[in-house]
Amino acid sequence: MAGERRPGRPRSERTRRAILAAALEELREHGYGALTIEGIAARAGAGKPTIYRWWRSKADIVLDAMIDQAYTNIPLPDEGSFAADLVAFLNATFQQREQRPILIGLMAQALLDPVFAKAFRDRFLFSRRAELRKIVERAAQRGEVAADVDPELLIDVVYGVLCYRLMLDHLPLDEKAAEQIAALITRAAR
Amino acid sequence: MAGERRPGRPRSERTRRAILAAALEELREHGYGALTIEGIAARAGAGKPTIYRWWRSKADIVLDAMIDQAYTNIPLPDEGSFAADLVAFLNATFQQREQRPILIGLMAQALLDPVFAKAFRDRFLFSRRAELRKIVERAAQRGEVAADVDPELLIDVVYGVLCYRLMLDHLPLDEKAAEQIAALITRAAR
Amino acid sequence: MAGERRPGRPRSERTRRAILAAALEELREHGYGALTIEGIAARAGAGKPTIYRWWRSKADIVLDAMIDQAYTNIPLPDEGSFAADLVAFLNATFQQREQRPILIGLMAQALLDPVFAKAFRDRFLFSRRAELRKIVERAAQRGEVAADVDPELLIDVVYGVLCYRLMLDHLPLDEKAAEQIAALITRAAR
Amino acid sequence: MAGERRPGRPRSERTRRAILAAALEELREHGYGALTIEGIAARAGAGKPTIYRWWRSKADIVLDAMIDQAYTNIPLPDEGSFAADLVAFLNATFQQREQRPILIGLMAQALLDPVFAKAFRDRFLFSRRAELRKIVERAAQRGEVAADVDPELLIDVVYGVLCYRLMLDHLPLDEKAAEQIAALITRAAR
DNA sequence: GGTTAATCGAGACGGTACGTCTCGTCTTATT
DNA sequence: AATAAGACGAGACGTACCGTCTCGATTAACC
Repeated sequence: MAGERRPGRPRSERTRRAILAAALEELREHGYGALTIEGIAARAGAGKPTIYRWWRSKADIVLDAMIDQAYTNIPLPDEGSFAADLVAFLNATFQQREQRPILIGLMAQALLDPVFAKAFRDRFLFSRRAELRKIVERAAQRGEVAADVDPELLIDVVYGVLCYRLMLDHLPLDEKAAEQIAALITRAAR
Repeated sequence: MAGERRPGRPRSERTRRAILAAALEELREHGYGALTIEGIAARAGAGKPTIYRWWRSKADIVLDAMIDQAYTNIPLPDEGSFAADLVAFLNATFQQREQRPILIGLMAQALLDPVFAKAFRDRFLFSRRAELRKIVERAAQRGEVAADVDPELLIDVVYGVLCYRLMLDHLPLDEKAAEQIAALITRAAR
Repeated sequence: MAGERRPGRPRSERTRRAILAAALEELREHGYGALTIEGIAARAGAGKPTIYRWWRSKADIVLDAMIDQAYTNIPLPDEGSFAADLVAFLNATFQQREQRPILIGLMAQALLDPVFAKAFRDRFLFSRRAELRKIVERAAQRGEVAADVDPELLIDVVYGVLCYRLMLDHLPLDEKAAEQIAALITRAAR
Repeated sequence: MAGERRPGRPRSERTRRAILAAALEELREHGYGALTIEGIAARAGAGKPTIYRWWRSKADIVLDAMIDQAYTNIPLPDEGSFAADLVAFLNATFQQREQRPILIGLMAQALLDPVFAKAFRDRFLFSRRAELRKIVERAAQRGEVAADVDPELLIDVVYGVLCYRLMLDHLPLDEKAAEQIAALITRAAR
């Protein structure tokens, strides 16, 4: 049964939310690199053991916090063509400005910590890939994707460029970039 | 004149090398996340202030150490076609196994620290991009790259996929991947 | 109420004692000049922050440790005369051999650090002066101290000679010295 | 022979003086506790090895610097009586305000370092004691000192009170103190 | 309505590494 | 041979967080 209750005082939903909110605020103000469990606990008015009881690391907290935000999902209306769908998707993704510092922190953590990398993949990135996969599948039904093209590789290319530019910051991720990337992908899919 | 000598005891080249070597050994044994300046100093038989005199952070040390290694340059013999050149380049890149943990650490650091990101870009990644750019230019001379294709975007795509898979580790970077990526790039370049 | 409890884990009395004991042992073995907070922490099996949480400097630790020792109080039985009382007091003081290196360290620190000097005065030296003051008052009741003699100056003289000889070590602080000093003081008090 | 010349560049008197002056200036500005060899060298425009070649420690430098100053000698005109001589001597001593921080530092060092204590005694304090001894001897010739009074103890008492009050700073060293101390000493000497 | 048990806050604890400071020694070229 | 300059190995400094612990207080379900 899902409704089973354990004895004792139940977990405080109020505290859980305060911790996630505090983490995001600290991140916004000081950046991911300056995040500390102590700082989060202090801002949330929570005890450190409370945090350690429920999360393994600061990355896990931030991941939870990001997933808790509803706006992570991107609507995917059919724009009529693969290229148009891609441009719409990329622009929607690029416009989530406040996610950028969060994402960068989690990417760094995933690089350093394979255990967190798995959680990051399973709980966040794979759902993002699934969105893009829908677009590719829609394009395949329209006949815009050749049979010998691996959809997973197309997805890797899109997110790869995003990831690479987030890290290097040598070229912008703007509307022009969206169109360029979309053009390249559609060309490669033919 | 560039050859002017500053007064005082000159910097010890011996110590410099010992520190870079110690950093790589520590990294190999314990991973980038467990790297400490104290550990490097101890292993190198150097004092901590000596390290701080010459490097700003452990990432700077590792970057210097990696650049010092001669084998970072990849030979680029003309394989006759864009696809063959790309496959050769990618396989040569993938085979540098021992660079992988180093690269992952530096990428994480670049994500967290914009100042280091600039150094990483200027002193390492741009020279890597230049290699790939030569291949693209060769292909353009052969007529394998359409005029309206931005070579920089092609380079971003290649390194983007590499970077993304290094981070996620959801798909391997092996010979099959090299061929798939090369096929996609050549197709997109047409 | 004084008995109120502050929230949080209470201070560990066990650790407090371990630190004070470790400080005295280190001092005994290596001398005050070679005392280090790190050494005390290591010997006590405590963390450095624990020490800094409760003490401002190594001198404060040593002062606490010395005061904690019960044997710092000197019994003052009435020997019948001012001179006899003084001789008894001085001999008792001189015989506390193991206090000497401690005292010397604290005196040095008091010279260098006015803030510590105040603590040293208020928490240790003034109680020592009070003991001697009792002897002087007893002598005054016996009529052995002239009305125009300032008892505080008499006390300063006694401790001054002690302090000066501890520093210079040009003359011993033995039974003969005790008698000489007592004779001089009684003569001066008349 | 005193006129012997050793080969090589002779010691720079200019540098020696610069170092002693720099030590006193640093001491005046930041206090003895904050004195560092590096700071002295930097201010003197000298190299650290030059300092270490000629002095064993910063205390030795300061001792040299203080002795170099001519004004350390106190004139001892005959005031006609032991008490008057003492008052004059004490007031002259008390008025050397700028010597106080120097003296305090050297006293602290002497407490911590027996090797320096010997140098301090032999090169500075014994000459001070000699001055006071002259006054006592003058008083003895006048019949103001009883035969069974040890002049050395009288000297110890005077310097002991000075030393003790310098350390504790619980009572001032002013004209009133000079008279009180002189009165006590003359009384004790009778 | 009292008991029980898990949670909460607070904060002290043993640790580790940080980045800095100063030490006393060394290695240069210069004087 | 002595100097200035300054790099070096060494090691303690005082601080920041870590992740764990011990408290008393709180909060619900259960008896």
